[in-house]
Amino acid sequence: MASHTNDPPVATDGREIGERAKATRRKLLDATRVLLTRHGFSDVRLVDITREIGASPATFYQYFTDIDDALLALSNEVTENSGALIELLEAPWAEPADYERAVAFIDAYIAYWADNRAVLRVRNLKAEEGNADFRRARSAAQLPLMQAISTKVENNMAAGRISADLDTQATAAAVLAMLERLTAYRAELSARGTGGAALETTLSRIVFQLVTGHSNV
Amino acid sequence: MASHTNDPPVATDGREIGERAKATRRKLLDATRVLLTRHGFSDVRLVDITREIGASPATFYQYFTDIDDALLALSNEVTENSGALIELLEAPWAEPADYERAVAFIDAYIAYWADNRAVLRVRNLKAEEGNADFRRARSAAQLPLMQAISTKVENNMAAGRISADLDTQATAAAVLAMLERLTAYRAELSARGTGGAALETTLSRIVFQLVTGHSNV
DNA sequence: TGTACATCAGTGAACGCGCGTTCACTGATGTAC
DNA sequence: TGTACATCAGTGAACGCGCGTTCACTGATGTAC
Repeated sequence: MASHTNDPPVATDGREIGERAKATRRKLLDATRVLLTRHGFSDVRLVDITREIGASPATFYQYFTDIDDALLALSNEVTENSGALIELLEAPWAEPADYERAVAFIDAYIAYWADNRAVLRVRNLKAEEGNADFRRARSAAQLPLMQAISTKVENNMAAGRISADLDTQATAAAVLAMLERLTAYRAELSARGTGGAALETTLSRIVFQLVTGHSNV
Repeated sequence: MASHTNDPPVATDGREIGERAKATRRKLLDATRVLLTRHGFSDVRLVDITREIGASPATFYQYFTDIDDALLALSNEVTENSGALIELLEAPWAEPADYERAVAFIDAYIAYWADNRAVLRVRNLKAEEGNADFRRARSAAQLPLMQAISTKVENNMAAGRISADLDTQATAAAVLAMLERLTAYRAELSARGTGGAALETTLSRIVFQLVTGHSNV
């Protein structure tokens, strides 16, 4: 394990792999993703994955040591694709007019989760169960976001808009926790009459207030 | 499934069970909980559970149809034990001095998660994967809390402390989401220098502000 | 351009293990008189 | 209080299935000349 944290991918025997093999590896990862979305995590078997792409189970072992290894590779990919989110946090949130930036970030965050829900779910489960590799994957994704938000909080605190005895790291963590978890509630809230639009607006307002201290937008 | 949502427990063949059987069922549930905490969810096997209490795997089938059935029973138990949390939300949060109530609630919430982490984790996973029984279990636990918080937000909104164009349900959901998710980050935050005390204080302050509109405690 | 050879990629077929599951049974507990 | 019987609770032993895993192989692709 921990063998797929970087490019380029290598086969399990250590040699580098060509185009054809890369495509097969890709197909295996995509199939894993599909099965993870279609069924529950505990129903995804190694043989199902290879069946899905019409390959022999032996093929799987050319690229991954076991299912966890493939899940970890997916998790790391998902982390790598979070760069766009970080970029949306580069500009400062200071003036009330910066609210639009918060909205853009939150929209992107929700979309990111919608796209990667099944993988993120498993990554977080494994991380919370104590698996070191998945812990690292989760941290790699979250720390940059947390750092960026924490810095914003700090700046706004320095400007006197946020109470100085709040912990900036903890505040940033709270914001991220809220965003992350709420994406799981969306379906249920919708069913109970709180539509996606109301949720997004309220969420943006809350996040902007927590980070900047501006309550009246 | 869905057979263990209410007391008293019955055997899988339908008859009511006596004291001895009740104790065995209890032991099976406790063992499941222990294994869930000790290992990852996907490593918990039916035979492990019975091995843990020195019983035959056949015994398991007297009380549960399969592992999911036992997990669901545990989930429902955990829901039933959340009554204390609701009680902590009965008194109003309106005056700045009510902050202590928020702190008490948040402490209780954190403790509740610490005690039931392994079960709640699986419940949420299954719910998010679309399992109807676990969805129901999760809703049964969350809706009362959400309702109670939503009412508080409404009252404070009526008193003019909270912007009237926020959605009260969405705000309540945001608060709960934040609490729920942050419990998973605690270990990591501690490791990075943001101790439990700082986290709890910041969290309490944020929650109190979101619910009541009081920012200066 | 064509042929020979080397390396890369994929698999068929087999394996053994351990899991979930079943059922006829034995043993434990409760009850009637 | 003691005995006979009924019901409750637990299990030994067996089963078959499907999974993960392996390895010697075949086929596909690349390269040298």
